[in-house]
Amino acid sequence: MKRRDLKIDKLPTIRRLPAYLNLLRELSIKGEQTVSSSHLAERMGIEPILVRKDLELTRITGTPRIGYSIQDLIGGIEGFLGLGDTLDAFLIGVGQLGSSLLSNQNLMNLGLRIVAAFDKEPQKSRSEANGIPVFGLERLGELARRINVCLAILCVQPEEAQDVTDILVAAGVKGIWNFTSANLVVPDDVITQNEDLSSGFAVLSVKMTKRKMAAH
Amino acid sequence: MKRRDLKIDKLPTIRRLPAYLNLLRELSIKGEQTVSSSHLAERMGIEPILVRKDLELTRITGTPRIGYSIQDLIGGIEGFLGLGDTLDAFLIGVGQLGSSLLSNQNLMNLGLRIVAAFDKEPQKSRSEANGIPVFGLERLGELARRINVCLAILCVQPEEAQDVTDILVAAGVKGIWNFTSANLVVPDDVITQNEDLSSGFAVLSVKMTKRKMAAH
DNA sequence: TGAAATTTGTTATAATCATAACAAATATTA
DNA sequence: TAATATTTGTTATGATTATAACAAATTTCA
Repeated sequence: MKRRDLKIDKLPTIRRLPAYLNLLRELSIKGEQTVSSSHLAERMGIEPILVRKDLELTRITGTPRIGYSIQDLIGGIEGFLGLGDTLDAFLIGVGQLGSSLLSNQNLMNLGLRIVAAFDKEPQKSRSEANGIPVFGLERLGELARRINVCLAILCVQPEEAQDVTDILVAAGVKGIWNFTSANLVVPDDVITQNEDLSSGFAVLSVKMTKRKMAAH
Repeated sequence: MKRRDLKIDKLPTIRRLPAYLNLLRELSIKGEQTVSSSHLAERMGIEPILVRKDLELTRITGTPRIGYSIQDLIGGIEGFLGLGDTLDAFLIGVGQLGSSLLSNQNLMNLGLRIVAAFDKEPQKSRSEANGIPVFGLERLGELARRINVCLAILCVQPEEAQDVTDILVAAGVKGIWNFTSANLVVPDDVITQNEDLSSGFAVLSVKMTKRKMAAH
């Protein structure tokens, strides 16, 4: 039988939702009450029809000639993304990338709360700045069982990634946000999300060479 | 008239190519000569048919019953991605995220070479570790004109993003890899690639809540 | 040497995503 | 109050991406 792998459609829409949320909060702070799909589209660099389709997913409905209620949209997107209740996470690997995530305001705005970090050399990492404690990697299993987070953020070296993953899975972690280039093997009930900077660079590189060609 | 915006198709394939490359280089180091689509698929967590379709894009052809020559594939992917000749870039904003990019080995492997970095407070950033000089932001325009890089990596605060972009564009930069949450306005002949961690988190969050629902 | 097994590559189909066209709804204005 | 303008939401279409089915090719082994 095929691996039951939880198809989620409208993935491109889901990817755009945080950007909408960001924009809407900005507008809200400015005191705006409503916004039209064409305005959002303009700010996002996409077509108004795509905005309307995206917002449809949140079940928030606008009013003709006026647009959408910004507050409703914010609530709708937050609800859809499952924010509201914050998501507690461990971060493993406090290198430069790890540190940058520890202090990423955007992620906090989306309800991510990193409650503890782990590193092979905890004394080397300077994390007090964010008020998040950094433990030695050897304490990961124990603390994961005790604190019972369901999400882990993986920023270790690719060679260490699978070992750390196994510890996390054994401790009951259900989601792994994987910033390493390793392809993790996990049981069916654990979700992994791979974040890969290389792929973005590849797209940019291809676009630039294609553009150069077009210009002769 | 509609903005001429350089459609590139097979974008999902292009996004996967760096991962193939990574894997193939690994296999090559291990002394392997050939590889089958099913083996690559297994390692990447996708279907063999998708691998064959992806590799088709590189114009490298395999041999039945044997598979693909690993060396050929590596060359083919590198060629397709326009690597081989390294791409020189400026990095602007040497915060934690910026620093982590400065030392990202994966990106170097893809031919990215950051030749200079810029920051509002250059003395604060510790970059000698990577041997890349960090200049004050006020020198950006001058050096961009002199050194003539075509790519810039943007890691500044979102509020500063557009100003820095304008300087870069005026200096002739043709591609901007945007790690800020700002939506940049650029002329038609400049390409931007937005990198957005929030979107990955949104996908993960939705998948996890959906999974939790499914489990009651 | 010939049959079998396995893997590629092609052609066909299905699924997903983006865009278009237009009707319905509602505020604005004469 | 009625006409107008504008914006949403729906239904239809097109484009892109993923998957399936199978024929062609090539090694292996009897």
